[in-house]
Amino acid sequence: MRRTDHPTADDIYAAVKTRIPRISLGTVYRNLERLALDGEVMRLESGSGQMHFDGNRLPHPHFRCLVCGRIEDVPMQTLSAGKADAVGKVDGEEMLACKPSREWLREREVLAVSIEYTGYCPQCLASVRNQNEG
Amino acid sequence: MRRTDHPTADDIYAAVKTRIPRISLGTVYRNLERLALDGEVMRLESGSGQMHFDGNRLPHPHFRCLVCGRIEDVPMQTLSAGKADAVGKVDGEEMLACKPSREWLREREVLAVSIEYTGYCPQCLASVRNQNEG
DNA sequence: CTTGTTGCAAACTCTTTGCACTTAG
DNA sequence: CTAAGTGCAAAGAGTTTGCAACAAG
Repeated sequence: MRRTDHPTADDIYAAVKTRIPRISLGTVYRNLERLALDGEVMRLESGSGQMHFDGNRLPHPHFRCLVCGRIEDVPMQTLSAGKADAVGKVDGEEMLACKPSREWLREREVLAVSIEYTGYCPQCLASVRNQNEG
Repeated sequence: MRRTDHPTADDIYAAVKTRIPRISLGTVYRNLERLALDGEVMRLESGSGQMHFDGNRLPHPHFRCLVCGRIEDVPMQTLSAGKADAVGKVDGEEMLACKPSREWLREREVLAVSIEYTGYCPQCLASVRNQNEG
């Protein structure tokens, strides 16, 4: 829960194994599922096949690197005042702003929202650039 | 590409099979991957194990039903003017607004953003309610 | 002949499950 | 004893891949 790097089940398995050498991957999955059901952990089901887990239950945007698959948190900037398009700009600056219509919201129950940015992380961006130059 | 229901590979396989009976699932996957690489189709890798595909390349928010797994588009409401918190309210109304810090953006290349709402769709909401009442 | 695409089945990855065994009360 | 949790290995689901056959130029 203290980790902020959004580990996969396998990452957690490897980490726990150093303390409980005989633990099995099945047990890790079983306990992660329980924690997720209890709401103590969030599953990040997005992208790249493997599931990631996040001990931070507050909704917050993520960034996923298309090359290395790592998921990191996105640090947010506070806004002051301004105009906003549905998905576009606020205060003349590009940002993400999203507002479903009321009618649509009335007809269903929204339990969560997730925002995921995808692209190249600093490390992989560097190696992509090196490849293109070399 | 004309479909708006975000079909899975299997859905597409079933649909194509009515026209090309001998087509195989592998071929469907191969062509979907090519289309995705060419940017003619978007993979929606979010949730529930199966991948979904979307012929609409413009970034737009999705809603995924936790019960039936279907993915639908979210109709957006246009905003006029107002104040926005990082993730919170605009103009006193609850909405999603998200703006990564400049410094963070400078260090990486963001290629896409996705917004996914999850919850119960109208049909499944009805059956959930019936179950709770019965 | 060369190049690219396909059907088929096998392989692969990640996740879940069945079952006997262990642990805790 | 009972209930819950575990290791292990096998099963599952979805996706990818190797290969021979096929199609087009």
